[in-house]
Amino acid sequence: MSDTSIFWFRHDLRLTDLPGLVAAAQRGPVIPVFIFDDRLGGDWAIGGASRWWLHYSLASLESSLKQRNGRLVIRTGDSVTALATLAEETGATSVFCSRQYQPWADPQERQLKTTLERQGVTFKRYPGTLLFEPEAITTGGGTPFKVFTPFWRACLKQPEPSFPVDVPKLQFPEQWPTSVALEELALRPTAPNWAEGWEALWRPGEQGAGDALAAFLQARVQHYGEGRDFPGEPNTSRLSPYLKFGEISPRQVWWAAQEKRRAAPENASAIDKFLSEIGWREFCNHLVSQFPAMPDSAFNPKFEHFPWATDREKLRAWQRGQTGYPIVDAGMRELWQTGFMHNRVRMVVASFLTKHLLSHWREGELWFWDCLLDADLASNACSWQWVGGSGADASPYFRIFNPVAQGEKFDKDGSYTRRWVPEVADLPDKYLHKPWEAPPLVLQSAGVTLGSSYPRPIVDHKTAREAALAAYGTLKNLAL
DNA sequence: TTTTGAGTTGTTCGA
DNA sequence: GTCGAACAACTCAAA
Repeated sequence: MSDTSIFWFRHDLRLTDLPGLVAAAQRGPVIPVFIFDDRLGGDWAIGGASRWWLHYSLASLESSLKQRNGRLVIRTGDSVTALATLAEETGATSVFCSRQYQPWADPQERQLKTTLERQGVTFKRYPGTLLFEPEAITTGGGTPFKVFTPFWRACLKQPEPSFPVDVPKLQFPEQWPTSVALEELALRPTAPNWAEGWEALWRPGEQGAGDALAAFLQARVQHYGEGRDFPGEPNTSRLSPYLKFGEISPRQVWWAAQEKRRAAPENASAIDKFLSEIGWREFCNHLVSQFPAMPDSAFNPKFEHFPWATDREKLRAWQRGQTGYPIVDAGMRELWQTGFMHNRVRMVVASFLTKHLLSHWREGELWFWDCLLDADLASNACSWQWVGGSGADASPYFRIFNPVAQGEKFDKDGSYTRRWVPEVADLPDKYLHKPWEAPPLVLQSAGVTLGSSYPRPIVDHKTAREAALAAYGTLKNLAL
């Protein structure tokens, strides 16, 4: 006796290590489904760069299924309605999926369960997009952790995440339900095509994810410890977009890293450092699942009274990489041109926006959401709040990154800055990160005219720093 | 309940 | 050039 099941793909666009897919396959034929609902999440509906990635990710999943004589059924609109309809059309008796942790996921899953059960269809969700379930990691008092270090220590005391499961042997139905063609979703930009050339930079999909992980563990992880801070050097994993769409699971990353540790114990500390970044992904997702307001309002309520400034022109200069601080502009242009930004530089530009410009962290959160291929609701929200000072375990407010010092420290040879800000590339290292201090002759021979070929700084560091400290001071005596 | 130790990523200043 | 201290209390987590 075999029953047809629907497997509902969301941010788990892979075939390996999907316990829900294994369970579905054990019952009989499986109908793999992706539902594109570009309204779910409101402000946090899928952003522009992520749409581009999603296109190729779905194409890749579609082709893996085809190789197994299957298909990917694509539908659009509200997922509950779409799944209920599909179950009725196909006679499927169960729907399986991997659990998601966005604030809207749980209510939607509950609604789906009720709707399906009324039709006599069962609904089951499986873990798969995190290492640990949020309910499993609590303090001694049963409350969620608000500080990373004890959180991660508690995670490491848990039984190890289960070993990744293989792709199950898949059977498919004899008759396929109708599907929207991937092209019809129009996920890629056309006019203008700002993603021109991105195909050469990234290889979305499960295969690309596995290759990226293997390449990182093979050749780069040993330099990760300190090397991760240098944006001009390729020492980071660049796994974030793959993890965001679930083309690789954190359990696969975890176990591959453990294997590397056994093979190369001398790299243990760099590997731990890398895994703790996966830990931050967990921490953020656990926090947002417990505090669903995190993407929209300050975790520390005092910050709802913070005197944020609104200067559209300065915000725009930041967005376009025209602040006059080369390391900031380099980061913002890398983001705009490639859909990605090195982690160190993310902190520098975020500190600049929230502290030098006193712009609300939500402005940065929204911009990153639209521009980043790896835009993850939880990581984005928590990281912006962390930098802005309002988040869990947040950066103290007096920690204001000096964009000149950061450039000189982490991009000493200027390779990163010169790549993204070519108009200052001919300046000597000494002035690369502070062109306004260069003598006129130096500027001239580097072909730099401040104010026309490259902007003067839109704010003065020292003045802006003092203003930020003063703004923070207004919160100090604030009674709640 | 109270106490205690600790907390991702920095900067500036003065010796 | 290098080093340590101050920055500012505050909240969290565990004993």
